[in-house]
Amino acid sequence: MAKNPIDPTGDACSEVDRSVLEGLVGYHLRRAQAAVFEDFRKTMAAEKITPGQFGVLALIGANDGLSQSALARALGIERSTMVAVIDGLETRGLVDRRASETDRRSNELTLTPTGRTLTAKLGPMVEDHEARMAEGLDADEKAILVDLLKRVGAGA
Amino acid sequence: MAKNPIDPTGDACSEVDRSVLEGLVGYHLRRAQAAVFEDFRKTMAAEKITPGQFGVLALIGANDGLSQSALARALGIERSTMVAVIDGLETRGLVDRRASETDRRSNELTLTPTGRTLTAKLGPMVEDHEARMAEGLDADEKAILVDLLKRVGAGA
DNA sequence: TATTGTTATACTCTATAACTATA
DNA sequence: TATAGTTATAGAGTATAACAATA
Repeated sequence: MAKNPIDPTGDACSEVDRSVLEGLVGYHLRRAQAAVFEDFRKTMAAEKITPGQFGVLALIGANDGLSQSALARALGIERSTMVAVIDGLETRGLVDRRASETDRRSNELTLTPTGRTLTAKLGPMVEDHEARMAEGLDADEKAILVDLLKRVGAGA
Repeated sequence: MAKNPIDPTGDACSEVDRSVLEGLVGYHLRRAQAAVFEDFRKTMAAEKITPGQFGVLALIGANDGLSQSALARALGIERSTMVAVIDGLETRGLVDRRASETDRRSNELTLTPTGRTLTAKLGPMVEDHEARMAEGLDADEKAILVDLLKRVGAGA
């Protein structure tokens, strides 16, 4: 039997002692995140939307006219990082930069009709993906997980 | 008051509606991972060790003579990716590649004395970091979090 | 045929520092 | 002075595809 080159759980690698990492939240966080990211990538392969891009689309959709800086702050990334993200979405005709009339330094972001349609289509796909990721968890456990994740590193 | 440019919890951005992302495990996973990674980076700034490098050192320390491929599988990354990681640690004199006598394709990895000393020093630092990250959680909650993380994406 | 290590290449996500135009 | 957007640059971290040596 050919060994799975990448084994999400790592259970097939019983020959290697990983007990030193077993208790580490950071380690399991990385493994879980990699697995979820990979599934998201596959789920959205046809739409060519990354998790980060989805967050941006979803937040613009829910906050029409949002500025790039506010969006970056809300997602916890630098505003300089946001530039390229918006560039990409704008080039694809999903997002519009509209010069603000009240503050000419700032751009008001909106979804184009195409962007709105795509974002609406993405919603159920993300739900499916999420359901797949949380397959082994019941609703209570999923809620607990989200709650615990929100509290991890909160006081750093 | 200048706003914190990057706000781990995002609580300071109440002007932005993030409810669309609130229920998503993937979103909270990414936020938590970013916060933990950042704290790890700061904690290990003096030692210049990344989370990935720590995992490699810890696993070699616990599995002397491990091959690069087995190590990559155990950590869930490609063996081609592992090459540069080991290159870096070997250049720094922390890890040794020893040609296997039984299988000449394969390298047996060992910690050098320096590597062993550093890895031993890193242990308590990682514990401190972990404690800081789980500050808001009691022991039970931390155990639950680890358990839930192990089950996320397991059946993907 | 399959596996180990390797190289070449590319992509995503992210940050910092410095610039410009506004405020 | 401070903020919004931008550019240039850099560095993790990762993958795929191909190759030689070996099993």
